[in-house]
Parts: sequence; structure tokens; C-alpha cells
Amino acid sequence: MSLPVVLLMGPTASGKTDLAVALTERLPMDIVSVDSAMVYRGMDIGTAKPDAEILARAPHRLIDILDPSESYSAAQFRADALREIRAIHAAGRVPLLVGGTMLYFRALQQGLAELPSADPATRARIEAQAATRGWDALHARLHEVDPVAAARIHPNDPQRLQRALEVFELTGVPLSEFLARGAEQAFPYRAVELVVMPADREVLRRRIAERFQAMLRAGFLEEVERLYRRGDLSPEMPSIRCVGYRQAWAYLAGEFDADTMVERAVSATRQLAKRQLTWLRQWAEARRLDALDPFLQDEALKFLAENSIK
RNA sequence: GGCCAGGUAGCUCAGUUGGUAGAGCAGGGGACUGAAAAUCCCCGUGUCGACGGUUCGAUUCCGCCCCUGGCCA
Repeated sequence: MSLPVVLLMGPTASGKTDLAVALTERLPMDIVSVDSAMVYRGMDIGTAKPDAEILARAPHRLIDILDPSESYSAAQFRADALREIRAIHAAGRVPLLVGGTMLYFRALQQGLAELPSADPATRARIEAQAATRGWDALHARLHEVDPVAAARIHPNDPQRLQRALEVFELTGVPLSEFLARGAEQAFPYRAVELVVMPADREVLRRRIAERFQAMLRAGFLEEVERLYRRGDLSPEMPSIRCVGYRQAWAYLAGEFDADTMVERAVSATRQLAKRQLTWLRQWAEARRLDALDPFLQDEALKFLAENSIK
């Protein structure tokens, strides 16, 4: 029987962190964060990162590992997470992976093709071409070198278009060819999957709005202002594109007023939750728990016990 | 009280020289392989403020009323 890894997934504002912390207090588990925003240092309030007191009680691995000027990736996450999982198992404990970045969960469980990593110079060159000739022309070019990828990637999707062209330019091999070879590495563990979310979507929407107000009271704008004042960060970076930070950044840049900022930040968060819910439907076999269930912890513990984690 | 401008989708508005209307945003569904809290695709029936009139037909023209701004008293 392979070693267990517990996966705790859920949309933003569903109460994943609280549940995870509570579970580590009752079981020999260590938390690994699965969150593309919490990796950034200095981005605490807006990412709903647990505070210092909670982190002291329940350490989270893979948070605060990058400066906001850096970027992360699904592949990097997979490597980091596998390393942390091994370390936790070696200590005789059970890894508890908690988060809402669904691509990371999937990359971890299903593996990734052996693609080249991002290359800033190539990306810059492709972007320059797009600026002069337009993305349509680049889509046409992709169609020549990789018709399979071109058929799948919409001409209006610059991010994926750029990536597909980048892979080809770097290797001379079409992206679709790499993908067809498949992901060789399997997930050598027994996945115990849990999904937490409010059963009622409206509840989630309300929690998102309330939580953003709480973030503002906790000094979210001051946090973004500190990043803004550094001078070396820009709205194109993955860190500043994060929900809430992007809108607060635009507000600080004078693009719209405070009310508009709040409204847009809340909407962006709801849209994020919607996309997360779309992903979550793929984990049909995962055990679903209602975030509002007063016996949530007991339900989770019971489920884990059923899977011989106690 | 008078004059002017408006009252059209949850919001902001466009439009119909009379044949019952469409954008953006919001919202919903979906996709997703090194940026993923990203990026992208699909989805628009609503007493066109109310009531009358003219008309084969009115959201559109006319009358009257109501409401909201602004200006003048």
C-alpha cells in the first residue's frame, strides 16, 4: 500500500485553511500550501494567508518562497510539492495539501509533459512580433508549425499562443507533439481527496464580499502601497495580477475611485471562485463537505479515519 | 410653479426615419500542461415609466400623468 497524501481543495473563501489547521491539531499531518498567490512574500492580507500566530502552530510549506518580482509555475510547484511530500513522509507524518490552485493539484496528480521552461527572451520576441503583426498572424504561423495546437488554441488567447510558439522555437518540436507523448511521471501516492465549499453559491458570494471588507480593515491597501512604492513591480507580473492586488494597484495608479476598486475586486474574486468550481467538478470522486456544516471537522476526521488516517 | 434634459436588460447606456431592441459591465456555463488569483470561449425577452389617442401595427408620433436630474422663479 502506497503512502497517503491528503488533498484538501476548495474555492477561495471556503474555509480551507481553518479546517486544515484544525486537522493538524488532531492528526500527525503537515500542511503544504497549493496556492499560486501565497508563494509571494509581502502579500499576506490580500492572499488571506494565515497570520504568524497560526503559522507558528501549523506551519505551511510553499508559502513565502518568492519575491513578488519573480514568477512561479505549475512545473516548479510540482517539483517543490513532491520534495515536501517526501520530507513529510520521511518524518513519519502525513502530508496535507491545501489550496485552491487547481492546475497545481492536477499537475501534481497527473504529471506534466517534458516541456522546456519559460524563456523570457523568446517570449519578448514573440510579443514584439504580436505588436507589429498582430496575434492573428502568429496564430496563422502556429497553424503552419503545429496545426493540432492551433486548432485547440483560440486566436484571441495570447498567453497560450505565445507558449505554443515558444515551445516550438525553443525545441523545433511542436507543443502538441510533446503533449502526445504524455506525462511519464505518475503520482506514487494514495490520494485522499476532500473538497470544502458552501453548498449554496450565494453564501460563497457573500463571504467573498465580507472578506474583502475585512481585508481593507486589516490594512490591505497599505500592503499594496508598499509593493507599489518599490518601483520595480508592474501590473504585468503574475504577483500583481493576483485578484485584489490588480484592482488595488489600478486604484493607486489613479485609474478609478475607491468604490469602483472594491466592486471590481469583489467581482474578480467571485469570478475566480467560479473558475475554481468549474475545475472542482472534475474531482467528482472527491468527498465533498459543506463549509457551513457545524460538524465539518468531525466529518473530515471521520472521512480521514475511513481512509486509515488517524 | 415654469423651462430643459432624461426615464430601454441587475447597472451604465445605444437604437428603432412606426414592423415589439443591442453593447459594455455584472451574472451563468465551459476550456485549461512551466503566468493559472492567469488567459480565453459560449450564453441577452426586457410590461423599451403609466394611461389614453392616431395607425393594419406604437418602445418609436401626439396628448396627459408620474418619476429623476439641471436651470429659472
